[in-house]
Amino acid sequence: MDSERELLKGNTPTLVLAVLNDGPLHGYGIAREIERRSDNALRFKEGTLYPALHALEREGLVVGEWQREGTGRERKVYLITPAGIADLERRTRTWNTFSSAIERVIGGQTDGTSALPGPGTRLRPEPGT
Amino acid sequence: MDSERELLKGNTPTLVLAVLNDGPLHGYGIAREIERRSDNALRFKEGTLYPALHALEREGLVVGEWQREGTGRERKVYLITPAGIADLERRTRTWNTFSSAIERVIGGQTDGTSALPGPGTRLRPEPGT
DNA sequence: TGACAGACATCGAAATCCGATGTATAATTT
DNA sequence: AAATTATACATCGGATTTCGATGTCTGTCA
Repeated sequence: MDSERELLKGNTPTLVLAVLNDGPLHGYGIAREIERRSDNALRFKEGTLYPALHALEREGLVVGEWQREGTGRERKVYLITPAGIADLERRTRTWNTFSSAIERVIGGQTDGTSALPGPGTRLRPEPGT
Repeated sequence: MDSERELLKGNTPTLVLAVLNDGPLHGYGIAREIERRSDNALRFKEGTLYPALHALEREGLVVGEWQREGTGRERKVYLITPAGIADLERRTRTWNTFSSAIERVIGGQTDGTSALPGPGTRLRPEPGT
């Protein structure tokens, strides 16, 4: 529940760039799209999304322009830049490296198989001995 | 490079518990083991590891006991508890949910394929219009 | 009229990681 | 013998990130 919050850290820009890589969209729409693609597993809070978009804009990875689409309030539509595309590629590679490393460490067992030996048990040679 | 730092957030306890689930080990050995399993993709800094171990101990997910193994300095050997095993299972499930959600969003394209349309282009119907 | 959804924004609290720094012992190299 | 490296523990502060709370404004629907 709560740990998802921490897991998300560092991935927000990647997700935003990934969505924008498929076409321009405004902030609110980006949030909805990420929720849709992830089946609501990933939810973006507004306090997370808008600062992240501003940071991406500052770094030149996206550009935003205000648009009034006839009705409704004005929106700021964001567009990924070539630098943003390059950054997305780098970030995607980093994610792949990282997630496969995590999976190598945790193994992938969800079945709860465990030896649970008593204190003092040595299951493997200890480094430095 | 630097983004890996953020990606790690929230995963540290999971990795530590996963290693301890295969047998008791001391702090320094845990760090080495994680590096070994991940082929050095995941490196634990001491400023990260020791506070994490103390937190796990406070929460009753591991227990630590000082041991002097003949030679060398004293070590604190950690042992996963039943509560820790349960927590590891939960964390592993959370990771699987999370990582598959991320992958659904970013697609997985590393080839840099992009339409890069000009400003004002609408590639998909916008929500709320 | 009121409630709700769309749409933008900011601020501060909380959590996390890491670099720097420190202590100490054993092994290895010079 | 001296210096360096590796083992092994620990803490602190800075930087970063997320999110809850809060606020503004417009349009729609009952």
